[in-house]
Amino acid sequence: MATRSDAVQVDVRLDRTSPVPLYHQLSQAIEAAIDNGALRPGDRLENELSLTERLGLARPTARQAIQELVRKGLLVRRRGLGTQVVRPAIHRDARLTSLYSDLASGGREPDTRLLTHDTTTPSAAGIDLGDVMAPDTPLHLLRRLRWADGEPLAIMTNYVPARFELDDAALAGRSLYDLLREQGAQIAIAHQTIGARLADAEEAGLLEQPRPLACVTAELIVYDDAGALVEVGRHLYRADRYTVQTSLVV
Amino acid sequence: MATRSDAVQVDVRLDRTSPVPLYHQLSQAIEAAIDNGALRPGDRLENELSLTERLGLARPTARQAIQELVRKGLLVRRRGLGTQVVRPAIHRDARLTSLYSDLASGGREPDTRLLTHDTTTPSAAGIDLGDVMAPDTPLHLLRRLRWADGEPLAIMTNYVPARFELDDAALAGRSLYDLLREQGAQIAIAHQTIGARLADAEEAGLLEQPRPLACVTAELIVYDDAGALVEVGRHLYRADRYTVQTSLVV
DNA sequence: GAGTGGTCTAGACCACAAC
DNA sequence: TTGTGGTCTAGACCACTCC
Repeated sequence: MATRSDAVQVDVRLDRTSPVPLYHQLSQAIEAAIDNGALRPGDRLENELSLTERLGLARPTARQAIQELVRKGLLVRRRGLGTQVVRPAIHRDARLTSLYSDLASGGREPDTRLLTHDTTTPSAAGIDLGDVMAPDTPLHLLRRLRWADGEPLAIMTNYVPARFELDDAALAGRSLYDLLREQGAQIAIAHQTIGARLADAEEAGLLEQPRPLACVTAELIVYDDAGALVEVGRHLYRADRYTVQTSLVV
Repeated sequence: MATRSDAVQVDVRLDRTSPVPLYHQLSQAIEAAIDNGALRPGDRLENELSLTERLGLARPTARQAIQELVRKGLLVRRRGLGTQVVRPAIHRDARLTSLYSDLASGGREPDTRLLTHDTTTPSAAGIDLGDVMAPDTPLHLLRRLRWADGEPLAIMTNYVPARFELDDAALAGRSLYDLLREQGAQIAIAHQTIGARLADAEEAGLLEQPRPLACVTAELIVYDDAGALVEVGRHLYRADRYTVQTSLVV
């Protein structure tokens, strides 16, 4: 009966008056237990039925919490076996800027210098946006240099449809995404392609690095919730300061 | 009543005798509709209630199908507004090898040549595996060269715990993951860090490319379902043949 | 046979957006 | 007010793994 003896019960306190969904409160509690060592790699999590009885939840709610952590790569489930912790804890490396930084940290960018601001078109810029935008649609072409910790970190090239108004003065003080949001862009989804290439002489100069210099490239295509293009970004990062982390569940 | 007039009904045929879950049959049908142009970017999807009535499904089942496509970056949902298509279709670029290739295509690797096979330890190899493995645990050290389409594509360095038996003859003919699976490794999850660096002279020679050469680096840490280490891979890819794609929902 | 996760149903109430 | 997605309940039956 009940759970097999080696399963670990997580200390969970749910607040049903909170606006935070119950499944998210639960997944955060489990994640915290993994973080602080109460649950260690290889440990078995209490099974769903026991968990739901103990916490007074319906099973789909508990499943949703666990599923969130499976997708994040912290847990693994096997039918007939149970749910286990696979990852020790999240390594937060100060050197690393995550995928998110370009969008999520938009609120207060460390320091961004506007290099140039011109007008172009997708065909002139060599961008193929087939279904989303005609090749002769006018675009802003921005080149910016991002600094962090007193060092140049990345050269960011942004293409933004001309229906947005981008004022150089505003660009200096505010993040690009703030400006776009203000003008009604409901940013919904970004597709990113990560690769590598050598920096040319000008780029290495801007990044204040000797050549030859290997850089991480990221091409970002950002759409709003109507599927309209908000931005194409082509960014060049110093490889010693930027990596991308992903998890893959088999 | 019913749906707002501009919503698109997808042609779906569900097979309740199939072992494929209903939610997955539905999500595949919607994805196919996006692929073949029946649903275009900006189109609104039929709402959940209408969809569930029409198909005779419960709402959570339809939600699960739609959620799958939201995570894949094809759809966006907004409360009070509806569900919309954001992405034209998935660009399948032959040049691109996805994140998955290292694990999923393990069945039939195009061609992999074993360069060296030695023994080392985490501390000697400069790998820190803190909780998962003591620094003096013996490891296989493999260096392999992967070919595709008659060209060298990647240099793969693998560290595998000595508890696995890796026979050079078997390694030549079989994929590494096949061998590990055969010996009981239930591969569960991989964490990957993508970056870039310059290839050294030997590496450029193996890849048959002139220097300086910028390469994509991928460090893979693979765990089994008990949280035990199965493999650490440090791979160096030709940047002109390898990129990584991810999506980011805001 | 017992324990476990995987799928599915049939509802309920709420929060947000548009009219 | 109406349509929409977001959350949650309380069950059901099935498939897989281990004993």
